[in-house]
Amino acid sequence: MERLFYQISENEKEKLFRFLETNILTFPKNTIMLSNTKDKIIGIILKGYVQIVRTDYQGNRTIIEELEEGDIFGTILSSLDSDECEAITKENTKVLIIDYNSILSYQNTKYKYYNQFIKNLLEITTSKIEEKNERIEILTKKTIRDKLLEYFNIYAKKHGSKIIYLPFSYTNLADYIAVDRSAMSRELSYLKEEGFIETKGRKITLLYK
Amino acid sequence: MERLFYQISENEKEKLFRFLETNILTFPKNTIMLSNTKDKIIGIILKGYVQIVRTDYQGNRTIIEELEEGDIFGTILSSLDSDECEAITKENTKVLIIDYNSILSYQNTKYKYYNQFIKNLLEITTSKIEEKNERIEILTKKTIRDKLLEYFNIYAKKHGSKIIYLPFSYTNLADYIAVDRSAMSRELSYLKEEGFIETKGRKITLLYK
DNA sequence: AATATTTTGTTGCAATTGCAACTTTTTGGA
DNA sequence: TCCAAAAAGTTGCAATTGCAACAAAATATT
Repeated sequence: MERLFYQISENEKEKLFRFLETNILTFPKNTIMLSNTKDKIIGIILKGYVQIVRTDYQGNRTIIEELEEGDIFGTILSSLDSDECEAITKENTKVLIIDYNSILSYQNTKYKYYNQFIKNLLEITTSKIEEKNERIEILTKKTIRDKLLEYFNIYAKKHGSKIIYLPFSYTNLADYIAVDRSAMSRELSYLKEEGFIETKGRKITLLYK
Repeated sequence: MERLFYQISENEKEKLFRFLETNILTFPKNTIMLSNTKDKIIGIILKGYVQIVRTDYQGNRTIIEELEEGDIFGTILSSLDSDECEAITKENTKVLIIDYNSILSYQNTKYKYYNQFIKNLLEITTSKIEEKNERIEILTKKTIRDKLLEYFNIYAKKHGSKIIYLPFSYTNLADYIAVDRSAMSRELSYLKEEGFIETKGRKITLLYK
């Protein structure tokens, strides 16, 4: 959220909400948040906790994303439009919804904070693109091994370190790189055997290069 | 390019270039376009034709993207930073380079066309995200069959038609969905045999649902 | 029109993977 | 601290896929 309102004061934020089409919605715990509109929106979690869950045609459920206070979501940023996805509140949740088109169609240039807001949005979307590119880079590798190594390399480059602390579970890593969990587990064992990596829980040390 | 300068006149465009950090570079045919800077940039092909080519560690070359006059590229939009990629001019090419940071840091809000320009950029980046999401949706499917069907469904939904005209060769489709071309070809044959699709050249007709 | 180049289709085979079923370990509440 | 649930590891086996090596068809080039 800080990024969305970077260099915008509380006061200006309020004004912004007034001339953009915004809604504040509240949902009780364990409700499915549904957008009653098909318009593009940007949502901000003001309070609470939400899971984006996909259920595939076989009935398997995977948590795609978890949103906390301050997190941003929306049709622009992820593919929630995909029919199989649901957003479920895990706590009482308060959400601010901004209509995306109202952001673009608003024409008043004299407010600096409005322009700043759009710049911030641009920053967020470009960094989302980078994230997506990284994932595509991984997903296009042909073997599980190559996918894992690509994941490790991207992480290592970004953090400038050969020690990786997985930001999520191995189960989620398997989802992220889109392979079977047990097959991934097997491949990790091979990588350990062959001396390429060492692991301790979610800490992975790269021993190569 | 039209999108980048939507609702901005030629006159205003010129002004824009003056206060943003822009460069016009020309490259002869068959040169590798190199960015001498590591900054984020947005490039626009003013004239010419460029191919983005990846060479993997085995030496296999794939054309990832083809850029024509008016097309936009850049570190923000795709992952050209990836070491394996080269941009090669196939004709004499003139490119406009805009420094991304100069766009963000410029503070003058009084020019409407400047704000419009940023909005246009935002539109382009959000639609790029949608494209990436679509591809990720496909790449995360487990079998070649499911990848193909997902590709078909996305196309059919977008065009509101059960007839698909591939925008590129089958070879490129295999690259796009990241599977072996011959294995994909085999799977397409099965789909035909089983009566799910019919093909004639690059025209594919969906017979299901 | 003839030839070269690229694309497409086919198939056997080996390697990789997903799946299922199960055990062990870790984590998070009560 | 104990228990339940979730996550992680293991392994056999069948299905899927990549790879290689072709032939045929379609496109480009001269």
